[in-house]
Amino acid sequence: MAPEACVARLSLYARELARLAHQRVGYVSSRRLAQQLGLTDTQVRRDLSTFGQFGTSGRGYEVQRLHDRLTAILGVSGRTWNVALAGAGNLGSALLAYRGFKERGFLFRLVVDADANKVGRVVQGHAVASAHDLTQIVRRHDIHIGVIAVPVEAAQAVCNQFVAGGVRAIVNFAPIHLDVPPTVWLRVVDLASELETLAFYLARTTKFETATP
Amino acid sequence: MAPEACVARLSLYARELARLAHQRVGYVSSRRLAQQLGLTDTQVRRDLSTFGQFGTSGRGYEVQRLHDRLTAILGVSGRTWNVALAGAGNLGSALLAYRGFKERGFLFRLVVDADANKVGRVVQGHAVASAHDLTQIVRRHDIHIGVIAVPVEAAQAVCNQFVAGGVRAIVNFAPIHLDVPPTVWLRVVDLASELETLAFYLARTTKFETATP
DNA sequence: CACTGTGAATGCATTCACAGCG
DNA sequence: CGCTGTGAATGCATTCACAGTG
Repeated sequence: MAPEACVARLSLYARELARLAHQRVGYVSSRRLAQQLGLTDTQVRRDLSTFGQFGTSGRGYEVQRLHDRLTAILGVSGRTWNVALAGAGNLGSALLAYRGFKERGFLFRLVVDADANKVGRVVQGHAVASAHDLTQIVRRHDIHIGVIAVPVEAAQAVCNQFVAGGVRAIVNFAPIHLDVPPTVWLRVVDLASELETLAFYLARTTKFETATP
Repeated sequence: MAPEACVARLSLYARELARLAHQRVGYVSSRRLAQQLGLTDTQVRRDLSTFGQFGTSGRGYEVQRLHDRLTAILGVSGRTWNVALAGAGNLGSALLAYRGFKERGFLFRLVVDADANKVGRVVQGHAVASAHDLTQIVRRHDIHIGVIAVPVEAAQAVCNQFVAGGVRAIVNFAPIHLDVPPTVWLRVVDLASELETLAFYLARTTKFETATP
């Protein structure tokens, strides 16, 4: 399996290449790609080379072709993924509205909430279902990816139902560690923690230029 | 300066300790803390040891005391941070509503949007100001941290104005790399990329247990 | 030439293994 | 004992340096 850090960047490459293709750029060098993304040219070449040889010496990478290859490798070309959202609050609603998902074939096929007041309502064009019997609903909709945007207290329970329903990948926005079997891929987005990390650095220094001696 | 990966976890430790304190737990071992957070006990001890010696052999760590020490180290104890939000759309609105921020002393002091229709409205209890002359407003409000929740096209411009206004830390939710001077701390939350990364792994395998030979 | 692709070298992060303390 | 704190060992990730190609 490919290095994890490099997989994480694959998505960035694909997106930047989509932009370049949109601007009708035909070829791009690792240098330029790196500059756009705040990386080094070596890193770009190393990353790409773990998936194949895509470049031409002296020319660089053919934008459209590389884009197509990368999206295929990422598993987001010529197919869609069924996504379920648990929690139709502010965050959940923001996620439903986010256009970047649909563009890449991530389709919200199911939205649930535990709050009886929300059930039946339509949020961002999606009808909110009851979270009762979540396992079964998830299974019935053949959900691939579960997104957890519920309060901490409910997160683990929702997670368990997702897993029981056959979900094999989960994105968690609740600020708590979720226990999942090792057969399930988990990704965490921790908003509070992001800010606290920044506070650490702010509290310390007025960040100095690294004086190169 | 402390290892970056370890700083990122500091916030998790602090939060878990807050929970334990709330449950009136007096002492906790690295083992238990690790279990709660999905880490190894060695890692917990190593992380904590980079900031000092907080434990007692045979007993573990005193929950309340360690919590207080860590929040102090993080720079979130006994002070507040002024935060500005650019972009009062769905995501921005979700961030304003998120309670975890205020709890740790992150206060939204300023909300701006470029959309004239939104200016003047109140979103989640915050009056939306015009993004015109952002640099000056940011300076006037003594903003420490800027949050970018605007469309890609606007992100770099907003970022520049934050920086010009004296902001030294930025959280970016726009799916694009932002150029900032090396004096500014940057953190990126890339929702689309999280899903794509998952798709990569899903597309590949039904994740197997790592068979230890 | 301007560029890619990659061994070899470095640097970070995690884990092992254990001395030492209450 | 049950636990912490930490050198030494391992394992990833990034960077260097350069041979090789169109």
